[in-house]
Parts: sequence; C-alpha cells; structure tokens
Amino acid sequence: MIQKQLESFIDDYLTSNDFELSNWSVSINIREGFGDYSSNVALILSKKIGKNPMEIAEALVAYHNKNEKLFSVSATKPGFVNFNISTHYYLDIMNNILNEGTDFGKPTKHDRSANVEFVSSNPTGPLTAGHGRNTILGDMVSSILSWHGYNVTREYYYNNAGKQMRMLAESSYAKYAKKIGKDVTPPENGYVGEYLDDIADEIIRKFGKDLDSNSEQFRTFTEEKIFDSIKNTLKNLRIEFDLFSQEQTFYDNGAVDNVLKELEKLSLLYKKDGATWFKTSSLGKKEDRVLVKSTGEPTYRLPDIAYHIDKVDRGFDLIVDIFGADHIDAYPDVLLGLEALGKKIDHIKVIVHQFVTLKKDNEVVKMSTRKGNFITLDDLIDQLGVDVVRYFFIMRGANSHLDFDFDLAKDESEKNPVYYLQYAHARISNLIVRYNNDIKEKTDLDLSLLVEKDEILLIKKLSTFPKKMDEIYESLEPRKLATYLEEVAASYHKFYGNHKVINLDNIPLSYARKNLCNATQIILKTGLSILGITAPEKM
RNA sequence: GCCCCGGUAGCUCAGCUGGAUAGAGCAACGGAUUUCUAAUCCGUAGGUCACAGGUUCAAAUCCUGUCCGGGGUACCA
Repeated sequence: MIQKQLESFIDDYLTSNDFELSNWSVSINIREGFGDYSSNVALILSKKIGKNPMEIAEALVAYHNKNEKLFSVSATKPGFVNFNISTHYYLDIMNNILNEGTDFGKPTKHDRSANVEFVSSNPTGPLTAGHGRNTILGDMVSSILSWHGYNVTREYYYNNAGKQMRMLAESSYAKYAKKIGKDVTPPENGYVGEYLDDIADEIIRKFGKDLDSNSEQFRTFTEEKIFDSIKNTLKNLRIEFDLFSQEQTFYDNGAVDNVLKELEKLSLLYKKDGATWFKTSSLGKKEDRVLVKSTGEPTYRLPDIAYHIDKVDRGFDLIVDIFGADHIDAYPDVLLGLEALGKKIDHIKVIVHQFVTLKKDNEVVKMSTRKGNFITLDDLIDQLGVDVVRYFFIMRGANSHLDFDFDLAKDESEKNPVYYLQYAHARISNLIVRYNNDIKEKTDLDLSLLVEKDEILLIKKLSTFPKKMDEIYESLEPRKLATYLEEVAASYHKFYGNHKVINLDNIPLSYARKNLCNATQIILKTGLSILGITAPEKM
C-alpha cells in the first residue's frame, strides 16, 4: 500500500539522521490543494530537536530522490510534508480491481475463526423494530469478518427455561381459556400481545378445548410457534444462523455449578441475606453482585459466565458479543468472572448499542413485548422492504440513540440513501448493456486516457477500498462501509453527469471509461453484498 | 445511588486514535433533460462545533468542570 511506502520514506529519513520519533503519521487528504497524502512529522520533530518545522519539511523534500517517480514531495506553511502520488499508481490499482473482481482487496488469510453472538432474544414474542438494530448489526459484523477471512459462526443464545417462559405459558393459557369461555384471570405482568391470540386459536384447532391449565402445550407449542416466527423474520432479513444454543444446557451439564464451585475455591463468593454474592469489589469494581438470588434462582450473570467459558473453550480466535444497552452494567462482571477463572478474554469484543426509540403519532412509545405494544420487524419489512430496513438500522453509529418515527418511515424510505447506491449500480449495469450493443469494435485497454478530474477522483476513491475495509474490520462498524459506498456512488454520479462514456468517435476512450464503470460496479457490488443489500441491475 | 450515550447548518446526522478553509442528506431557493436510467447532476443560502477552563506548535476531536437532553441498571432477564 502506498501509505506504507510514504511512511518508510520518512522512516528512512529519520534513521539516516539518527532522529528517534514515533508519534507522527501519514494521512490521506480529503480536500484538494495539499496533495494526496500529508505527514505531520516535521511539526512533531521540530519540538524535539528545536528546529523550525518548515526547515525540516524542506529537508525532507531535499531528501527525496528525484528518480523516484511514484510520488513527489513538497512542503507547505506550518510545516506539513505533502505527497503527490503518480496517477500511474492509481491506474495500476484500477487494473487490479478489474482483474481480481469482487475479491479485490480481500485478505488472503483464511485460517481464523470467529463467533458472533447476536439477537439472542428469548422466544416470548416476535422480533420487534427494537430488535432490528442488534439483529442487523450482528449480521453485518459477521459478514465483515467473513470477508476478512474468518470462518464465522453466527450464534443465537436464548433461554427457554426461566421465569419469563413460565409467564408466557400462563399467559398463553389465559388467552386459550378466554377463547373457550372459561373465566381465568391472566397472570399479573403477563404477556398480552395479539400474537398469543393467534397461537391460542391454533392450540384449540390442534389440541381441542379440553386442555388443562398446566398442560405442556402452553409452553412447548407456544414457544415453538414463536420461534418459528422469529426464524421466519430472520429469513426475511436474509440472516442465517449456524447455531442456536440454550442456557439450559449449562445447567444440565453442570457448567453453572462448576462456575460457582471454582469461584468459591478462589474465595470470590460469600453469602449475604440468603443470596450468593460475587466479590467483584475485590476485582476492581465498586460493588459486589448477586449470582444466586435468595430464592435460589441464579441471576443471568451466572449462566452467562458458564456460557462464555464454553465459547472461549471452543477455541475461537475472536468472540464478538452484540448487546443492547441493558447489558452495559453486566458484561464487565461476566468478563471479570471469566478472567478470575483463568480464561483468556482479550479476544472477546463486546459491541454495545443504544436502543431504538419508537415514535408514533408524534409520541414516544415504549415498546414492550410483554405489553404487546410493538411494531414487528416483519411490519417494517412489509412497509419498507428488506434493503431499506437493513440500511436503516446501520445508518447511525451503534452508540447513538436511534429515533424511529414509524409515521415518517415510509416517507423517509423513499429518500433512503440506499437507493442512491443501488441506483449507481443499476446505472452502470444499464450502461454496460448499452455499450456492448453500440460498440462491437475491439480495442486495447489504455487506462492512461482517463485524465479528467472526475475520473481521477473516482479512481482514487475506488483505490482506498482495501484501506477502508481494514478500518471497518478494526472498528466493526458497518456504518463506515455504508458511508464509503455513498462516497463512491456520489463520485460515480458526478463522473457520469459530466462525461459521456459511449462515444463512437473515440472508441479507446469509451473503452477506458467503460472499464472505469466496471471497476466502480465491482466495488459497489462487493460492498453491498457485505451489507446484505441487493445490487439491482435495473431500477 | 451507580453506569452509558448524546449536545455540530432550519431538521436528521457524519467528522471525534488531535492537523491546514467544519461535511453530507433532507428542507429552501436558482439552474441542467434533442444526449449512456433526472431515484441524477450543477449552483446559492445556511455554523459562537452546548458553555467555561486546561493540555498542545495545532482542539469539534484529548482532560476537568458546568448546563441541557436521552437511556440503562438494583437479588427480573
């Protein structure tokens, strides 16, 4: 990569003068006028050696070997060192894009494994708009890792054995009872959503009207139905999980008890008020936390520790947890637990996202599965389409709150930037068809014919794709990919608007431009596929 | 109580591992279509980057404090 070469140029200069300096950088310039790349090295060195930064910058210019044609060096005002990169370099990269296609920029390493846990919603109701963020984010993070050569396990962890599920069964029975004319008071704080009415109808159809209140069906059938609906929603969103794991497993195989035993051995547990406390205060936290309630029931931290031990033991190179803000307090305790038990945790990345706020009729609605007060993800897909929904949830950074105004959603969807990207792709598809129709004549590809400003800017934008993907891998922020693709599309639309590709009077130029379109299409297609969004041929 | 996030253009937000004139979309206004898809392009207008200190050659970006807004959490998960 060019940036590395610029860095080593500066490095050479520094070592040849016996200067030791580390915190300087070379960065790409977005604005015009200061070259393609710049470095602050002179500004930083000036302090250390007490020399005017401008002089140092000039010294670097002098140090540059004029036979080096790849880049030129110049110095400007306060003491920036600016680099101009030869267009040949960019044209070479464009050639690579054309040759490598959708593999362009992809790391060749394939020997790493990753586990991404997301959604992890208990089967108490359908997936709602509120779940959308976690769901989409997790899927895109998984794709980003896949692209970077990881063998990714998408994992959905849930609990179908706890109090909430008992509550669900009771609620399901209450609906059933009501339908068959029995007078049963629904459980306090039970589930009241309409989806349970449909399930009650099905239970009546399938099992008749004589079921007893503690009949198994109210738990198993209800859960099955809800899980079917969740899986169907995931399918609608083009998401496929590799593994569904259950909390219950870790009770059954003794892992939970084992955690307690081991922590006990380390003297990290104590009893108080009938509960078992985890001495997190001795591990650097302000307060201790309860692992087993006085009722004998564990808090969710405990099985979570057992579950994470299992994940660590499965030997992944990278473990990613996608959590909502409600876990912000708890996951550090889980990690502390792991660490205390001698497990490696530095390969666990936790992505915490803020919640989605739903607005309806200009009022904020607190979504609650229990109260049946929600808009489902399926509703959103019906209204907006999968592409828009997927894009929508990553348009904001994960740790910004996301306001969702349902009344405006449809309206906004028409202005959704996803169409801007897709339109660029469709435009290119159409153009290539036209080109093949209009121009039959063969000619050699001469990319150096591309000299217009719009062409060069587009090529430069395309060339940064691998670097951008590295950044996205480091941060695991799909939004950055979306932003980049919007820039590519904008750059393309501009080029398209100002220059005609098909020109029968200049076949070589037409051919070069058509190849620029091809290269752009490759980048758009690659990016969109990572985001799980379609790249349409026509719009 | 403890914790998290945010405050940047009229609106929604980028930029935040410090860099040279603070960006985009929407909305507003004015243009471009005999021409490869106008879901596009070009232009105009719009800003004390909440406030106050501090660190630095350099702060929207880092630190401290204040104010405002949103959210989470407690032996429910």
